[in-house]
Amino acid sequence: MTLRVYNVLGREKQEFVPIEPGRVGMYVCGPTVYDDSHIGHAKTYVNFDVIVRWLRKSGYDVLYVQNITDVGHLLESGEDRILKKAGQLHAKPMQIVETYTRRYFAAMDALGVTRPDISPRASGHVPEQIKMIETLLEKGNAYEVNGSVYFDVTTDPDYGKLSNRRVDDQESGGRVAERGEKRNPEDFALWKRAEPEHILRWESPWGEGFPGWHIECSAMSKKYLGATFDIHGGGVDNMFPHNESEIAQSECANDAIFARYWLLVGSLTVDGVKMSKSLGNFTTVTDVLQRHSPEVVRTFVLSAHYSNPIDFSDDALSAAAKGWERIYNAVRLTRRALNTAPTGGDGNGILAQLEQTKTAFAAAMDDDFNAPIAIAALQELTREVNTLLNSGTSVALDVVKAIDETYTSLAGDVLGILPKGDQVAADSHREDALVEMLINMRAQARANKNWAESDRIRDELAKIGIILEDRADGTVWKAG
RNA sequence: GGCGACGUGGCCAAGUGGUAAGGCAAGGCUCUGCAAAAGCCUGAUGCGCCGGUUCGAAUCCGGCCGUCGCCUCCA
Repeated sequence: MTLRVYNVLGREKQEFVPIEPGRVGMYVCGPTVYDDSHIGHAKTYVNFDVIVRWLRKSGYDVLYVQNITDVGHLLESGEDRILKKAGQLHAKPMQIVETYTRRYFAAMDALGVTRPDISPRASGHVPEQIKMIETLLEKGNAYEVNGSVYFDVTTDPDYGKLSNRRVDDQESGGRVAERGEKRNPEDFALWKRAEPEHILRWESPWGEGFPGWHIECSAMSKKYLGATFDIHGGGVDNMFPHNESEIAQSECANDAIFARYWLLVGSLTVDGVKMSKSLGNFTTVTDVLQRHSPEVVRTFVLSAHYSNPIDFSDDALSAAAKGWERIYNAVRLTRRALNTAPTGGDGNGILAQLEQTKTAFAAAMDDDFNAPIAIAALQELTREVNTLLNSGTSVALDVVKAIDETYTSLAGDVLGILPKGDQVAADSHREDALVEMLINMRAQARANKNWAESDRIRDELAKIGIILEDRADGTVWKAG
């Protein structure tokens, strides 16, 4: 089975062939840490999380690098986002950086997003950035003006190859690009002179200043993955100018192809409009997780192909939750059967279905990480599992184990939509015992056909979030 | 104005040449004391519109309409 990916560079689906067999170097543009992560970030990093998980499941040794932008990312007004926030809170810039970096990781951890192998910070790689800028100056791709250095886009004939933007035909149209001290309106900053009030500043051959936004990714990806690496990821909204600039800088400085495969994630929208800080239409990850489990949020994100946009709403989350519950109920049913299944028994018929599911799942993921189809394969399996486990036949232990392993591997390891192991709280045994006691009391009432009493117990438990289900083999419960 | 993406049943969403996956919602049924859960059945002669290519198109080509993204900070 070969993996095929849609390469934005060239706009076609291609067979994935890593530079070095069995190894994948992957760089994904990370967040600028000046505020809390919202669900739009969640989509991007859950999508790449599943991509990394699948690559690893497929046997690749993946080195996953994702930067933390903590300097140089300016607002339209020219203010540094970090400095602005620091000013508002009367804090040191690096306090802001620390705070929101930690919160970013906390949010991603909560979503079950595997941490990158390396999370380099821009501020920690200023020497590397300066060195690359010096190279670009030496090669004539950049020029210095008043302590700032700009990249001259006219020196790179390939400039625009990712976004299909030619420098020539940018002019017409409504927006008049700002030229300022730049030679061409499209030129972008590699290094900016620091004004006196700008406290995030470093020494450089051009005086005190700070690096431009794009150069960090070029410098850090080179440091950790080499001049040429396999996969570069990010959100489509950064294709231009950020990704385009990265390519230009890196390929001019290194005389080598930058990233071989470009995978860009579609944006998350609200009422059809992109969720963003500036529009104020965002919901933080923390807020969403108060209403929906991480697994449901992931299921929602994975319900559309990574490259497509997805519209966020409570209704959409609820629909995803229902679909997820159907799968998870079957997993629960399976794990419950694990305790009671006999060594010898029936149910072998489903083994073929398990193989079919694995094959369909792998084919889906190998086809540009098509998670929606992978989930559909799990849904179809779920129908079979429910039918078997509710049929009353005595299913053999190794069959139940095989079902559980399939779910654990595909839904758990790859998609990350099964809750992690048994996180049994200290009190939970006591809770178990209390619920069991109430179930027994209710069973007594039911035996006496005292429906009023039995329904009262069920209703009272439902009020505190405990759902009872009467099955042929007894009553089971789950925390809603 | 330029560069892109998208438009599939009530909603979400796969499908890129061979006769429309999957989920949610809805209705009917089975099971159940009831409920929940689960299962079964029902649903697009049709894939924005108009042309064209083809034995055959949601899928390819052309035109049009609409929505969104980027071009200015954003994942």
